[in-house]
Amino acid sequence: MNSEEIAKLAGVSRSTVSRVVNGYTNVPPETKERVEQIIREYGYIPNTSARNLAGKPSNVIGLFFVEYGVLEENIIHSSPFYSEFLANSIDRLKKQDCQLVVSIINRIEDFDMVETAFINKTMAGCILMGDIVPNSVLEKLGKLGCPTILVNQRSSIDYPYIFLMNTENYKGAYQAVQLLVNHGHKRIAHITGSVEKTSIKERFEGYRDCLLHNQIPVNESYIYYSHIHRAESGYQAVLKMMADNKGNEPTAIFAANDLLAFGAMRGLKELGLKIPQDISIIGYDNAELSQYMSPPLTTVQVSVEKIARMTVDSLLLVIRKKEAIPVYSQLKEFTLMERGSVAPVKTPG
Amino acid sequence: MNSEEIAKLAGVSRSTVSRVVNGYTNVPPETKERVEQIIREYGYIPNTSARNLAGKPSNVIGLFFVEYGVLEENIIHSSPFYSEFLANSIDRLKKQDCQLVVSIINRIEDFDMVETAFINKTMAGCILMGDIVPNSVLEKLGKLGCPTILVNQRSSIDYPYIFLMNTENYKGAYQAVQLLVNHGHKRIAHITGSVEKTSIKERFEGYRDCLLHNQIPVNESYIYYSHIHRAESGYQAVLKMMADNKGNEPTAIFAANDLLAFGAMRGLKELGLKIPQDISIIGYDNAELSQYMSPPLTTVQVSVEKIARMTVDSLLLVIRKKEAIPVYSQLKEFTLMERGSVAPVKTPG
DNA sequence: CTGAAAGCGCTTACAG
DNA sequence: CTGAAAGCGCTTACAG
Repeated sequence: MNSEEIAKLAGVSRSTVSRVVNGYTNVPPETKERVEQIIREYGYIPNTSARNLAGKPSNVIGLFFVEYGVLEENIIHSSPFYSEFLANSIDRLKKQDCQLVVSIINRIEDFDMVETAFINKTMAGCILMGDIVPNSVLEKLGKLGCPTILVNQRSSIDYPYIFLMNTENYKGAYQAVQLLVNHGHKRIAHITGSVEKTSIKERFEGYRDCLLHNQIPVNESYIYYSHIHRAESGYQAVLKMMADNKGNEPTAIFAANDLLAFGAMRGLKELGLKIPQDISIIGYDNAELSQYMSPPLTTVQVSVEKIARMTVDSLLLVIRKKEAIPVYSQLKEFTLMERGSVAPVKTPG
Repeated sequence: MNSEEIAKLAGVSRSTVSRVVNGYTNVPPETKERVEQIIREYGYIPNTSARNLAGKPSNVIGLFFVEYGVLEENIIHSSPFYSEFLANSIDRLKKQDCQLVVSIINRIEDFDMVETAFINKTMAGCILMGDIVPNSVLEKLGKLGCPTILVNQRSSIDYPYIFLMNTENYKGAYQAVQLLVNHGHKRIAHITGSVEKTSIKERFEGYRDCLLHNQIPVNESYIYYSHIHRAESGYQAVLKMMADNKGNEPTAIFAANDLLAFGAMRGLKELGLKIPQDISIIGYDNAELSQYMSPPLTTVQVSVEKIARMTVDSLLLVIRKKEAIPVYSQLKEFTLMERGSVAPVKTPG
C-alpha cells in the first residue's frame, strides 16, 4: 500500500495524498476527508525512508551516554540519574511521536556514529551526557548544524545549535557539606568520582569551597578518587580512608553519588562504626534506594524527570523551528533530603 | 557527497561504487582499492534512507519494554534486569554496527509502533520484554514476518520468525525456597509482583511447588501481591503481612525480586525484627546493591549479560540469514547467592 | 485548489 | 567484470 494506490482509490493525485498526510491547509475539507477515510480504511503508512529521502526531517533523536574506556562497566548503572533520564526521555518523546536511538560512546571514534546519523538525516538531533565531549567533536557537530544538547557539561563552544542543560551540582554539594559543618563536623571527607564528569567535578568544587568558606582546611588525605561510580568503589574508598587516617579519622563523609555512599556505608559498618553516631554520611542523586538503607541516607535530590523533560522539549523545539531558540539552560532547583545518616559530631575538633 | 560523485572521481559507474560499498566479490582488486581510497578520502557515507528505500535491510533493532497502564512508574526501574539488559544489548549491537531504538509500551495500541516500524523497513526486528504480549499482536507480527524475540514470556504462538528466550525463573525460585526449607522454615511468605509478567508468575509457581513438594501447605495469607515492583511495595507488603498474621508470623520471606526485598528489609527492621535472627529473607535478580544491604541479601543470580547477548545474537542471525534458524531458547544457568540474610529458624513449627 | 514531473540517493536485475 | 536504466515511495516547486 503506497501513496499511489491511495491516490487512485481516492481519485486524486499522489501530490494531494501527500498534502493531506502532511496536513497542509490548501486541501478542501471534502477532499481531505475522503483521502483520510481511504488511508484509515487501508491502513496506509507513509514510508519513512522515502519521506526522509525526499527531504522530510527524521523524527528520531539520539541519546548518547559517554563514558571513556570502561567497556565492562556500564554508565547506565553508574548512577540512577542515567536510567531515569532515559526512561523519562522515552516517555516524553513518545508523546511527540518521536523515537529514541540509544547508544554508548566509549571511544572518541564512536562519536562518528553521531555525525553519520545526522548527515544521513537519520537522526534529527541528539542529547549527549556523561563524560566530557571534546571540543573537536562539538565543532564538527556545530558545523554540521546538528541540534545538540549537552547535559551537565561545561563548554565554551559557541555554535547556534549546541546548547547546555545543567543541574546545580555546585550548590547542591555546597549545601550538603554545609549541613555537615552546621552539625559541628570539621573532618569532612569526600569520595569523588571520575574527573571526566562535569557534574562530579562541580560537586567536588562545592565541597572544597564550602570548607574554605567555613575556614576549614581542605585535607588531601580526606579526598578519595574513585574512577568507577559503583558501590564497590565507595566501599574500597572508606576502608582506605580510615586506614590512612588512623587517629585522625574523618567524622563525616560527602560522597559524590548515592552508589558510592551505599558502598561506603557498608565499609563503615564492617569497620564497626555506627552511622550516624560515629560518622555522618551524605550522598547525591536521591536514588530510590537511598531511603531504604539503614539508616536512610541523607542526600541531594534533583528532579530527573524535569531535567529530562526540559532537555527533550528544548531539543524538539530547536529541531522543529529550525532556529536557535534560547533554551532553558539550568535547572536551579534541588532539595537536600535530610534523613537519618547525619548527626552532630561526637568529639568536636 | 553521493555515490555519483564518488563514481566520477574513481572513473567508474554508480553500480560499481555500490558494489564495493556492499562488499560484493565481483569487483577486481585494483578497482575496489581505488574506489575505497576515494571513499575514505572524501568521507563518503552512503545514505541510509536511500539504501533502505532501494531494498537494503535496516540495521536498527527495536527494544520494547512492555508495562501496561503504569505511566508514572517506569519499567526500566522495576528491576535492574531491564537496565542491565538494555546496556548489554547496546554493547552487543554496537559491535555489529547496529542501532537500538528503545521504547516503552503502556497500552495495546502502542504496539502499532512496532508494526509500523517494521512495515516501514525502518526496523529489522525487535525484542519484546516485560508484561505479556497478547497473541493478537504476535499474530500480526508473525504474519508480517517480523523477526521477534520475546524475553521471559510464554506463548503458544507458532510463527517461524517469533522466538522465546527465557531464564529459569521456576527453578531459581524453587531452589531459593528450598534453601529456606532446609533451614527448617515452614512459615514461608512470598511477596510476588505483577501477574502480567511471566517471570514473576514462574517464580510464584516455583515457590508454591517447592512448598507442596515439602508437604508444607500454601497459606494464602502469607502471599502478598504487589503490582509495582519497587522497594515501597515490599515495604508495605511486610507491614501488612505481619499485621495480618499476628501470633503466626512467617519466619522467612521469599521476595519476587531484590527491590521488593530491599523494601521488605526496611519494614522488618522498623518492626524491630532482626534479619536473619528473627526472620530470613531471599530476593531475586542479584541486583548490584543486594550485597551492600545489611545484612547482605541472599538472592538468585542470572547472567543478564549472557541472556542479552544470546538474545541479540539470535535476533541478528535470524535477520541476516532470512530464515527461521533454531534459536537458543533458554538460559539454564542461575546461581543461588548465599549471603547473610538467611539463618535457621528460631522456633520451628 | 491540483496534477505532472523532477528529484532525493541508492540497489539490482539486465545486457553486454 | 561493468554500465545504463528502472525502480524504491515519497515531497515539492511549478504551472495551470
